[in-house]
Amino acid sequence: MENGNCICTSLRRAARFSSELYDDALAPSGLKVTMYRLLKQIRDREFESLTELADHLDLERSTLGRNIKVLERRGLVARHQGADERAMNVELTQSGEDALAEAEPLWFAAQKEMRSRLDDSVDDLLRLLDQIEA
Amino acid sequence: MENGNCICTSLRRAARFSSELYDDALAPSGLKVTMYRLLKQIRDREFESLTELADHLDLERSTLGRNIKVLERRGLVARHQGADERAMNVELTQSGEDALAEAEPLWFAAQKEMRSRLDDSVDDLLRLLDQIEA
DNA sequence: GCTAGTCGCGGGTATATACCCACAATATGG
DNA sequence: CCATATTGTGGGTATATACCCGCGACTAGC
Repeated sequence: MENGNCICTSLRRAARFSSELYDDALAPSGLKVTMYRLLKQIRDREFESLTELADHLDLERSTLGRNIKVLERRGLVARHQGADERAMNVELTQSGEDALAEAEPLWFAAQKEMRSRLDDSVDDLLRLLDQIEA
Repeated sequence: MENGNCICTSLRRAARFSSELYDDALAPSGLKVTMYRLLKQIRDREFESLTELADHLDLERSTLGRNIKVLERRGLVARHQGADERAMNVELTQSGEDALAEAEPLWFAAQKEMRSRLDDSVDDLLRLLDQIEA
């Protein structure tokens, strides 16, 4: 509970805690919450390039590239050359689809636990978090 | 703004944004917000061991050890053997004191910027973040 | 159509973070 | 006092994250 009233420190700490909560919930699927999130985006959306996806997620390109490489090493996604020879297409493998399908109800349970901790103030929290990114 | 409504993802994103804000503000001091926070704790509190400090900060022991090693490499803290030959004492060097003194007003400015973004809902946010760690 | 700029990406480096395991020092139970 | 448990750290490994730089691919101005 000690944070010297530093808002940033409190946010970082809450992010650590909640990551642990979600990661634990997702563990049976072999995914962590970052991987889950990324797989879901790759499955459900069309992107021209990693750059575009990175912008969408507010992540650095190089960070996204490394995160995707983790998924690739685990055989959850595969990369192909896109139309443009610079751009990279990424698609879920069957393993990736399976892991994601297994993870979805687990994610939902974590989300529910989080909601209960927040005592139905989830929308307030999300609104405040959005304000930070102004 | 896209997060699939995942509370954890929103928290992680907000932590990234706010870290960037504080890190930028603190840049002239050569510190990042994690280092600032850690230096302040080391200066202002007495700890028997790294383990105790790690508990206090809700950080893994090994994480704290590595974070402190960064401060040590930069000459901001020095380690000595404690009474117990297992335990490690850490103290700020003069460089550490100076950097921290330089950083304090910069931290305050970041904090103020954050408060303004949150439109005086800071206490609400901190209360919600605490609830997550229940 | 060549030159110059822009775009997409990876790699190097650094920090922050966690987990597990091993080792050394201390405390504890008989 | 010795065997055992506990405590305090560090190192190995992995992920998440960012910054900077360079290279190869495309595009636009002329």
